[in-house]
Amino acid sequence: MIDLSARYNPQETEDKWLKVWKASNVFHAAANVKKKPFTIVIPPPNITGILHMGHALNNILQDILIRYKRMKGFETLWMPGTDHAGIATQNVIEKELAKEGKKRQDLGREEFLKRLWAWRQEYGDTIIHQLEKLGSSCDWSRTRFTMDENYSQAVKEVFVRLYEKGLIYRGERIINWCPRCQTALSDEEAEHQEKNGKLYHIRYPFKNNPKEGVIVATTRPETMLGDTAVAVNPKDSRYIKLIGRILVLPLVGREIKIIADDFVSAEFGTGAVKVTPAHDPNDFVIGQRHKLEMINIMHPDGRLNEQAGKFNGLDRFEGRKRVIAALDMEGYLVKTEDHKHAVGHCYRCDTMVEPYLSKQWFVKMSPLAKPALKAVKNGTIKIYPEHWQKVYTNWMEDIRDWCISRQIWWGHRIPVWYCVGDEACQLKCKEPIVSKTTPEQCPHCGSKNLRQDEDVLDTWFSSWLWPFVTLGWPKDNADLKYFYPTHTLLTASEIIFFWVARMIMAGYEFMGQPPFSEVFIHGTVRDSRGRKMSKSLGNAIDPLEIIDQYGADALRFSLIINSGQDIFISKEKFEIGRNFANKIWNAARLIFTNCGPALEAGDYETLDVKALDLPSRWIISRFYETLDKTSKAIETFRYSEAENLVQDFFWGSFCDWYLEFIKGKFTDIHVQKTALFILKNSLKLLHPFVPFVTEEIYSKMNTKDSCLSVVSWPSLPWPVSQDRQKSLIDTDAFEQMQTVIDVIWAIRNIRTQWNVKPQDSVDVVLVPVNRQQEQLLEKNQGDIQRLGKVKTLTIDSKVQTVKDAASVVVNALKVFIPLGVLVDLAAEKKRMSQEVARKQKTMEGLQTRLNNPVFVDKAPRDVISKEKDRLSALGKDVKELQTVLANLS
RNA sequence: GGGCAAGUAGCUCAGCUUGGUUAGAGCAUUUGAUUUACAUUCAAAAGGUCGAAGGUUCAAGUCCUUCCUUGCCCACCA
Repeated sequence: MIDLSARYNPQETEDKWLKVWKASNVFHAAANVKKKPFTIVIPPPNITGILHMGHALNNILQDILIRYKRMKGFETLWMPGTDHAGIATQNVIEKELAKEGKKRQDLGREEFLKRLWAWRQEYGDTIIHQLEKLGSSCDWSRTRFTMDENYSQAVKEVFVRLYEKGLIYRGERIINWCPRCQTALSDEEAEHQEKNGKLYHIRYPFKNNPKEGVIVATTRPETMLGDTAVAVNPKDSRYIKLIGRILVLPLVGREIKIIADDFVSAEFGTGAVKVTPAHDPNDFVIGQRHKLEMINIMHPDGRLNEQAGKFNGLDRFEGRKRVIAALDMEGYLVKTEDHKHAVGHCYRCDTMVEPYLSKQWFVKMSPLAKPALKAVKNGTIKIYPEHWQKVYTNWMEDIRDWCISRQIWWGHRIPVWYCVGDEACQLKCKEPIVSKTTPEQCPHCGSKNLRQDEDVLDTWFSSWLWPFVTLGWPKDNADLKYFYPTHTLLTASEIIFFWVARMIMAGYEFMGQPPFSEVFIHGTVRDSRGRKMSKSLGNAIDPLEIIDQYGADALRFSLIINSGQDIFISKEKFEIGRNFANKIWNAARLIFTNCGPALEAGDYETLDVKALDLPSRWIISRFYETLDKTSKAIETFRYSEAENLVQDFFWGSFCDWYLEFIKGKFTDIHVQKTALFILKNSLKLLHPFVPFVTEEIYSKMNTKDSCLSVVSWPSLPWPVSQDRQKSLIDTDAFEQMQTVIDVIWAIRNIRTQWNVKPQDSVDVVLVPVNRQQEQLLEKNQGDIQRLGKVKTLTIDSKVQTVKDAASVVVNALKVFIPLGVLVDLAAEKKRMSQEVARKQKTMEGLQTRLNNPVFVDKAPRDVISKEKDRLSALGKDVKELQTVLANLS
């Protein structure tokens, strides 16, 4: 006899199964030609990460899919791992150092990196353990890291290949510079935020007429210190005659020319633009067109430099204030206006980014984008929900080169060396040496005095290789052949450009194949007020706390069933999953305590369909119906719908109706077998959603399976054979059962209406409309009696009316409950009249429609006949109701 | 400035692809129930002019147009 506690205890169960899964290595995947592969690569969380709801959502979705596919018989690989997250991780360590009053430069590169690796050793897998607690069925034996040895090899390989193809180049450009992190960022890493700023109008005087001048407008007045021209539109009549004249830059005294450039729009501001080629991307381009001098006025840390004259050494924001004050004092500041504009911010530290001139490495993107764009456009790679396709293609079509060098230490060092050489050969050796291995000597002059590029690569320059490097690339091995291309990628919208798009490009470039065939973009987890969950807002719900309090299954189930486009969640919502897990537990408890003989015999795999009663045939049909719909929902990423389906089936049909029907009939071995059959198959169906509680119950079901995680998904009967289809999916059973349920519902309804005490029984008279219905009711008489708390149940088709009874008509079937004094006849009359009136109104509408010749002429036949059926059914009901009403006295 | 998405019950969402029953579910609410698998439970009730206005159609929550509101993404008008 199996004894279960009255409440499901998640903690115990989860610990147990995490150990079992690990010990038996059930999630390990290996190339297996007998099976089809199904591969997912995890979006690798940062090693600095601690599990938040976003991770939880992402990984639960992946786990549902991978568990489903595993049960469907695929050789499933879910590849786990972490990302070194260059800037983010370096920032963490730098903060630690700061507490000791040190900077990374105090330690030196080597020591600093040692410290980083030590940190990685100690804390880098925290997130991995947290992902395990969710129940994630990754192949943990394969856990990868973006700075593993082979990963470094791959990154170098990629760099060298792209360089040799001419797709990587070094150049001096205006890039996004974070003065706090002191590194270049890519365009994607600079997040634009709308800010209320000022637009300053400044007069630049003519050299030969200092009283007059040209007024320019700027949002960053301090950059005027680096101005080398003023530009106007060549067609702007106000300025045409001024082109070529010389101005004197206020505060600085530099003479600058008025130039004409099409970029300038006459409409904005004053129509004249100050040109600062070293501090603005547009000005840089103008500067190149007009061969202007580029004057850098800023230190890498954001302080103004010696080029700023008396402002030298001031922080950029302080410098701005002082420049404005000085301009104002000397009479050059004409006016100041409020101005809204978008300013870039560092995505890692939120510092305002500075457009900054520096020498960086870039990847030329448009050749890489071509096949990646095509793949999505022609459906080779599908992106769901579909509207994200457009976001992807828009970005791809307008792709810009990717700045990949970072002036930090944590990351893949750029595999480029420069010859420091001897004096004589300096000219020849300007070409950088790009190599997968550390070169011994300069190929040009033979000098052994080489210096490696100080910079490291953008984190995403390694992440974009994730789907194939984790499988062993650049080595061509069996895993890579078998598991690549992977199948589904599940991720959040934030990293479509950073990661998804670039992976597709890398897949085509280095593997000649797409990295995956479908991408599902899921929503963002928000709090109940719609705000993004974040530590700084203090609205974050810690998934680990939820696991402690409600269990991992509860976290999983609740999060997913609440998922729409975005997910709005508050703590109470997790009760949904906890309650459901407990419901499953208790259903099992009931079945185990009552189905001992069949359970011990282990004999409930197949059922003798002919021996089954209506509720059994019905629940089996409901199961297969649910199975079909749920499978389809999972495969089309409708996860919350899938959970609704299984919950509705298990709770709403199996527990609320079936188990209630069979109470008291457990002596029947067929009933025992059916209950066990449905329970067992339900556990399979539920397993991807709530793996722990289902494993635990399944383990008590006397099967030979080592664990539920690896058993087969229940199969649909209908492709097997027509016979089985007929017997298992019984559409008649749906209809018949509905009638029985309706009768019980009607009885319960009347009981509540007339305040019959729950402990009191009532008498009921049922008047069936035909012989079939009569038989149906007779067969299920016992159930109706028990569930409706009926003392005497009379089934008699000849009864016209019953005295002092409340009554309901369901599909022409009359239900009478003689309640004697309990019934207020007047009130009952009123209630029934209202019912008649309501039905008659619907009938009128139908009648009008059916009388409309245009409708009859144009509407499809089946619609018309359906409407006719409805009308006649209503007509019957009304007729019956009226008979009852007439006899009510 | 451009684009995308959403607006259905107090709340969170489904239904819209392919127009055709009385627009559904969960939570919350109200009423009642606890010797009986589960009060993390059960039974029942109440709650919606489907953001607004037009249009197409025999028929619109569903299709079209415009507008309003909210959220998100992109963007070098200084």
